[in-house]
Amino acid sequence: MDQRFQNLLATAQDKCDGNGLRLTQKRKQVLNILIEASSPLSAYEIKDLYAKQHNENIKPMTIYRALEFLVEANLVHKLNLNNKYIGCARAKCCEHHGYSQFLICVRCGNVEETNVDPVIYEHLVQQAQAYQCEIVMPHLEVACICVRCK
Amino acid sequence: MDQRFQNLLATAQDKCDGNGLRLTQKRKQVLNILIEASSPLSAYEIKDLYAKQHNENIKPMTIYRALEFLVEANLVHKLNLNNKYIGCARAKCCEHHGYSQFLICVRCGNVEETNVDPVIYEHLVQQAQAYQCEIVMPHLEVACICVRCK
DNA sequence: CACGCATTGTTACAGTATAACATAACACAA
DNA sequence: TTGTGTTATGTTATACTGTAACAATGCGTG
Ligand SMILES: [Zn+2]
Ligand SMILES: [Zn+2]
Ligand SMILES: [Zn+2]
Ligand SMILES: [Zn+2]
Repeated sequence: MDQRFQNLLATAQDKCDGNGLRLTQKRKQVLNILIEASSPLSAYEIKDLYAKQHNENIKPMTIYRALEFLVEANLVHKLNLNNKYIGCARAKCCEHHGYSQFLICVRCGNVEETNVDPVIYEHLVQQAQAYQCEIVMPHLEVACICVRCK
Repeated sequence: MDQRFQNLLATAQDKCDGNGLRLTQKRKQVLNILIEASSPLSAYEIKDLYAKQHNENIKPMTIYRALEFLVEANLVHKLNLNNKYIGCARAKCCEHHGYSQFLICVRCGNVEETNVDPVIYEHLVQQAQAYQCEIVMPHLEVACICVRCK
């Protein structure tokens, strides 16, 4: 396996250990698949890759459980725009995961994860206040066309 | 039927006529259900309501086709956050439908549709440029907790 | 009317996600 | 260590969401 993947996994392990979360084997295997893919995968694409890599069938329920944990731990994000899951691009650099913004290419599916611009965040909060809403915002998804697809 | 719904439907009809789009009976019936609901519905919730209102079973395919048309015509929006559809809150007031922003309550599902703040839009465009991405952005979805659910 | 095109009908199926209950692994205290 | 409660995993079944493919119908235009 690529050294970079090893580092990401090790960092993820540390993050979980430090927060009392259990990054079990199944969860780590699912995370590994997403990190290696480096582009979003559907739950059933993960299922198929798992079956190939481990030469062992795995049930959807198991995948969804692992994903639920990983999303909760901010190691993986669920993209609603295309209904896929992606390994966090910032697992290595950010101890405290803030609000993310995803530029999602509607043609090739490539994704760039960045921080939500503070100016944008402030404007969103203000607008929400006009409706007396409190922003929860796990993240922001922006549809775009990437440089390779133009 | 409520007078306001009548007006919304009439406006929708005018918009379609003016753009060479055919707002057929089935499409209008689906739009009507969404307008009356005033909160997001899943495709199969629409199916059930249709069956009740018209005392007639309707196939999913038919619903999805109507929704595809209505979304294309900007009379209905698809919310990716909760995988539901909502009648456009601005069908009456806006001839040219710009970028929308939705404040979606993660507790009760209530939705507020507004315009995307120009400042936010400009920042998004600039950030996208850093990745040489071109923003497509049909809309922005922001998870929040509404005033009634706090 | 005849033709082309858009819409709708119909069947079958693919893809996504969760409920419910059983079993196994683990943490921790007696 | 052994019991005990908790968390994780296994297993089966089922609900929910969405589309492919082809047939039939309607509609506007020459
Ligand atoms: Zn992240
Ligand atoms: Zn692309
Ligand atoms: Zn709208
Ligand atoms: Zn609410």
